[in-house]
Amino acid sequence: MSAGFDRGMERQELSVGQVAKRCGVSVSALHFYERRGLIFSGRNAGNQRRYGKDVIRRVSVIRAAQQLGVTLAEIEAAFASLPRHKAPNRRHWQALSEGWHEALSSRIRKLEKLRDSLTGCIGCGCLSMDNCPLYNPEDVLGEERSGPVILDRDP
Amino acid sequence: MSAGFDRGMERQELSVGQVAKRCGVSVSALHFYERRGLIFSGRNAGNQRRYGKDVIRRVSVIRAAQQLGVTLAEIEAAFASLPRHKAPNRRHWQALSEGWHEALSSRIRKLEKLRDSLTGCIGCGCLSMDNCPLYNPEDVLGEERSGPVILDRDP
DNA sequence: GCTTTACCTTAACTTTAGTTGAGGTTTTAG
DNA sequence: CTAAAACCTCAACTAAAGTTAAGGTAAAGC
Repeated sequence: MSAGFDRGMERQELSVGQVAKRCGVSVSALHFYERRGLIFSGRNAGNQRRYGKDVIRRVSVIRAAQQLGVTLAEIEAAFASLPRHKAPNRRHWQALSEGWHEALSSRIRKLEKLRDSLTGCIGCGCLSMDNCPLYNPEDVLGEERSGPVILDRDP
Repeated sequence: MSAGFDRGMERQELSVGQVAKRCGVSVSALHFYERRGLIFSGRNAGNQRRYGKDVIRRVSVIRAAQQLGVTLAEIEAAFASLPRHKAPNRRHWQALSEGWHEALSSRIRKLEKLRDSLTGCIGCGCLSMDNCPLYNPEDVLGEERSGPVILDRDP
């Protein structure tokens, strides 16, 4: 590792295959992320990609965000606040995660609501379909806002 | 309503536009669902689609399931247990919802774990990246990589 | 030294979930 | 009765997030 030299000069030591393996994504996905400007690499003498260790966190964050339903375009936008070619520091990541944390909590709340609707409504006796939130997107339970109630596209 | 006649003969009274409006989906989406075999319609004298009221619940369930990250193919499979051209009864829907309830709970658990990882990991000092759940997706997050989590647009 | 594995680029293809448009018919409103 | 709105089919298009293939170079293992 010969540390002490990682200061301003990122070490580019990881091959694309190594990164792929460690992050659990395919090589082609990494190429794709690079084309999208989500990750960066240097090249070795033979024109092969070489990554610094920070790419692993970048990719991990990409995958994590995707789990949240964040699109690559949105991740791209969020990543715009990161230093492009250097390892972002804690505050950089923290700023990102804070926004996503909130989105995630709100998503969880929404899913819980949906789960409760499924339990309480679809499985229950409301076949009369008079006050069923699933059945009555707009009509009966029509919590204002057009479109299906439980499925609502958000405030 | 002139009840007493709805027994075996479903009344097909809703036009595609009406269903679209009530369910908050587009007409083309309804055509599409029909091509996929997710919904059915009769035709009037002029070859226009006419739906029974049960289609609204079908579409609502489709939309709800999509929120859970269930794909149309999976919904299709689940719908195979429903009577094809008649309004499903309570037990039919209940069977569906039970499966999805479990899937939903598990998705919620997963998202909570991810949220906690974001909070506890990305924002914290684990820049050493040695036991960071984000950093090592294969260990922690990569456990279950199936199905998109569809979030709404609400960053 | 040779061969297998990893890597390179570019382009085309895949899947999902629809949307859009063209060209024509039906229904509804005035 | 006529015009507008809604509907019909079919085909082509879109976007996201990659994957796959082709043709060639670099690096690693024995």
